[in-house]
Amino acid sequence: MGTTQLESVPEPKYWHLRTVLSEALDSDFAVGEILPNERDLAARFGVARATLRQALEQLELEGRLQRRRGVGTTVAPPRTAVSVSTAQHDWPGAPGDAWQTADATAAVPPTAVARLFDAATGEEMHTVRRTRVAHGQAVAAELLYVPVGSVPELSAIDVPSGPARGRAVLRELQRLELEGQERAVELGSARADDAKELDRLPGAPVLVVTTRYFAGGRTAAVSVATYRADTCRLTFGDSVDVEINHPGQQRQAS
Amino acid sequence: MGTTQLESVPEPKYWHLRTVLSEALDSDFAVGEILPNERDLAARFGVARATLRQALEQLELEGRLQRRRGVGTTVAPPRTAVSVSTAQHDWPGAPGDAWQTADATAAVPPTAVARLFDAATGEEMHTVRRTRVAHGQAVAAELLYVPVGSVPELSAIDVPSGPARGRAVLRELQRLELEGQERAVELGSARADDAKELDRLPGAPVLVVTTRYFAGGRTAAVSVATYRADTCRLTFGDSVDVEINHPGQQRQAS
DNA sequence: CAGTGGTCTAGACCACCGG
DNA sequence: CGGTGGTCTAGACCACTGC
Repeated sequence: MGTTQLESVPEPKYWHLRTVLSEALDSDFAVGEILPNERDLAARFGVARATLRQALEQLELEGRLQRRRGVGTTVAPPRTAVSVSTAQHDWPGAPGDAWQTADATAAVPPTAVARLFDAATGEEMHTVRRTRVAHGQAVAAELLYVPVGSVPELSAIDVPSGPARGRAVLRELQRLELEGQERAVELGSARADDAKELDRLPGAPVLVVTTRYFAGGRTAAVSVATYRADTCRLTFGDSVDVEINHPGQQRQAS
Repeated sequence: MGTTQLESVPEPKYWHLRTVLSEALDSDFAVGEILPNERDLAARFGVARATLRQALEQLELEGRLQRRRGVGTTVAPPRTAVSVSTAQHDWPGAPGDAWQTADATAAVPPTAVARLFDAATGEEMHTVRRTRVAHGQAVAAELLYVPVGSVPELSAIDVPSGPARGRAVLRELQRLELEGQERAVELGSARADDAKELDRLPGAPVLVVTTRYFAGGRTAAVSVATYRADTCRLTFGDSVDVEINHPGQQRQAS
């Protein structure tokens, strides 16, 4: 097929397996269907279970499969498109921004985050935890860092830690004039707390979206959002919900 | 420390190893430094090599390490910021867009790409291969699909396959009025051809950036760009080159 | 409880790089 | 050539899910 010519140096078994399985998924399986268990599959293809697992790992990374301990391996639906840039010029927490405020405390941000603020040190900040849900599933966990100086009207003593305080911080942010924002996307692995929130194992691949919010000539807030890389496709701009990336169409099993 | 309390259910060895190694990288190693080989490291930590490798894999995924067969494992520099949205309203191939045109042929796009064009079928399209280089390293490979109908002035017979044809396609695109574009980012694994171009093994994690270009009321072109996920951080908006994501600062070894 | 995926081991061989 | 990371095996045990 196409460029699949004779290979003098054969590709790794797990890679070949991945391809074979991928084609099988396209043609013989329906979304949600359960695959045979790993031991059976490995035996069927004449490879060790570890090798079979390496192939499954690839397919899971590509969003084709979903594996759950104690349950089995199922065919994943197409990735859900998650809009990241709607309301390009809105603060987090603006009306209808798809995030649910979970909690807020005061904490010292990791140094990597602190470095995004101008002249930042070990300063304590408002730290708001939020969750994003799509199709009834948690797809992202966010930590929003807001220096106390950015929301001077809010006295930390007034509002105890908890969801109410998170909402208060967000409310105060809306009062500022947002001068711009700056986004970056990179690959990461879920830390223990995020993994739990996303119903994944620690180390699961995530897309880390870091956003700096500018106001008053400086960085007024920083958001670090981790999206499930296996189930999400981040869209920028006014996106239509079109499936991409999968080489073939999902078909119904006969 | 901090929340690292007693764990009734211990975390996996490889995850703990990842953390230990990560901290060691922060404090005891300089960028570019070579780590002890895997067999020695495994022995030193009293684990099987496979377990050690699982930890290294995590760190490589996070952009902390770089492994090269036959050479060794080195400490990776901070990810390079790669701007994805410069010239938000320019066609690909606009002056100074950081891409190098490599080649162009006529080919039928994969069905997943074809679906992004309105009413597309097995139609042949101009297919331009481009490469993006940053800091002397290939960081991304792109396939740009342009329906023949989008660039009517260009007769395929005129220009034989090759770089010249790629430049011709891009030149014709500039003549159209770009009405908008739509981007999506998702995780993928490098296909064999992309992997080769990016100097990685097949299956290496990549960030797939899919862009639809609109002109004349329809999709005039689609670009599928795969960025090395280990070494790149995609930036949107006018980004400054600030390091993020790494919990600690890179320090010089004593 | 049985069955699933997740972790871990000890060892072997291969592909690649550099001297 | 020796040393590196990459692949693969066969087996064991653990953690979780659902019945």
